[in-house]
Amino acid sequence: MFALVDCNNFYVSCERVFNPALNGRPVVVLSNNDGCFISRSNEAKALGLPMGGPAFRFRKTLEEHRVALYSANFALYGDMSSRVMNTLAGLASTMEVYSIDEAFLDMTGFERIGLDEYTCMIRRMVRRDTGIPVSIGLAPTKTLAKLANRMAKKQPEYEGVCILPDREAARRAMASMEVGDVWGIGRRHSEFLNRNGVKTALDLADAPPGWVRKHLHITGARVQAELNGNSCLPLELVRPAKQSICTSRSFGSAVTDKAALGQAVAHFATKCALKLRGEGELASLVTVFICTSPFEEKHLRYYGTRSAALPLATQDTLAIVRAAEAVLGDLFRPGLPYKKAGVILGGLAPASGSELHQTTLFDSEPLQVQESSAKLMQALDAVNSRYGQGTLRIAADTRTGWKQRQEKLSPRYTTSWEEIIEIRVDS
DNA sequence: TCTGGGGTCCTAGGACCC
DNA sequence: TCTGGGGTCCTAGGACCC
Repeated sequence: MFALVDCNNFYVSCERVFNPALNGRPVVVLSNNDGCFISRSNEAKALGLPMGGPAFRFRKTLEEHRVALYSANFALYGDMSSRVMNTLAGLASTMEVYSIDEAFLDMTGFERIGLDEYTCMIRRMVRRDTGIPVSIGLAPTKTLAKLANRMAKKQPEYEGVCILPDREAARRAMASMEVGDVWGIGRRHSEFLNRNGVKTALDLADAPPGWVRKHLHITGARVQAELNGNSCLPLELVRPAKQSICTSRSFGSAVTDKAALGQAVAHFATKCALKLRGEGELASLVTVFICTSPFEEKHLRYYGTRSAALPLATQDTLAIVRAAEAVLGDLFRPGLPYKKAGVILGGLAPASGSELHQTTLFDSEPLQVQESSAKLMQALDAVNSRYGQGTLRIAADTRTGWKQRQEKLSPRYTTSWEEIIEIRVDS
């Protein structure tokens, strides 16, 4: 049996842990740039504020009901996530951290204690140790555990725990669930399925397998098999190495200036390089994109993207920033109101055992240069990890020409002494 | 009238997830 | 005025190989 543990309204719950006055009130957390709703309390959902809804369109509702607004505080959410995961890790033999707020646990062996009792205990332990409320679904496959989790969350009578022990229980649950709510069935596929008379999860389970394979491809065929109790998605115990690393942001107000765009790209490239070193990887491909708003008038719409191969795979901030700026030069069109830009690193390979790496035939960088680069990056990371990111940075990485909107940011309660001290002084 | 068979690699686009 | 960010996988088609 698989258990899926999912934190309720996770980002809102994180804010509530440190500000209990928010309990019982409608609360939403906004995406970067304070644009869209990305987490909503139950009270906010009841007001009809939709997931992903743009905040400016709901200003009236937000004001009338005095909805508490928060800018996304990922430093806080990431740290709270690791607390939840650490608690869960002590309660099951194996688990897969599936997302910032979800984990699958292998429940094999716990039948003897009683799955129901043990699952309720997990729920209490996470609440006690972290303050975060969770819902738990149990079933013989991951897809059914997802489905059970949804029932646990939506239907109060389950009190946060739903177990589908056998085929009959699973079929009853599937009959009551729309096919579009099944894990792995998105908007396009659910439209297609609905057009063809497949309305519920049970309809999908019972559809002809050949037809499902043909139209929903191999991923859809797996979903169907899993709904029928045939487990084909195993727990992934170790996170596979990333294939790409991306940093991108929307701008608070449009950027037209090439130099300002260059600052932003240098900043994103720097962040990518830092993540890359954190992963212990080297990159050999740098992609940059810049774009105007998709809601912009047609003649001002532009999405430019281009890649450059690095002659030598690297994790050096300077080399990556140089490559990104060169790409930006090819991409830039004057006179456009740019709203977003980003940098993506690809062609990743592990940095360890780097003596085995492909070098260039016409190697322009002798070994000493590579060594001094590694030392420089070590020094850079050491300084910034001690005194804060951005303490030591390249000159191009500045924010005089661009910024994002972030007006309702809560303190980083668990990762910044300075911000905790500020709270004390304030109160 | 008529032009093979068996592959790999790469990329773009679509679909999905949180 | 104001609409997020970061990923993965799959497929089809093109280009190439012998």
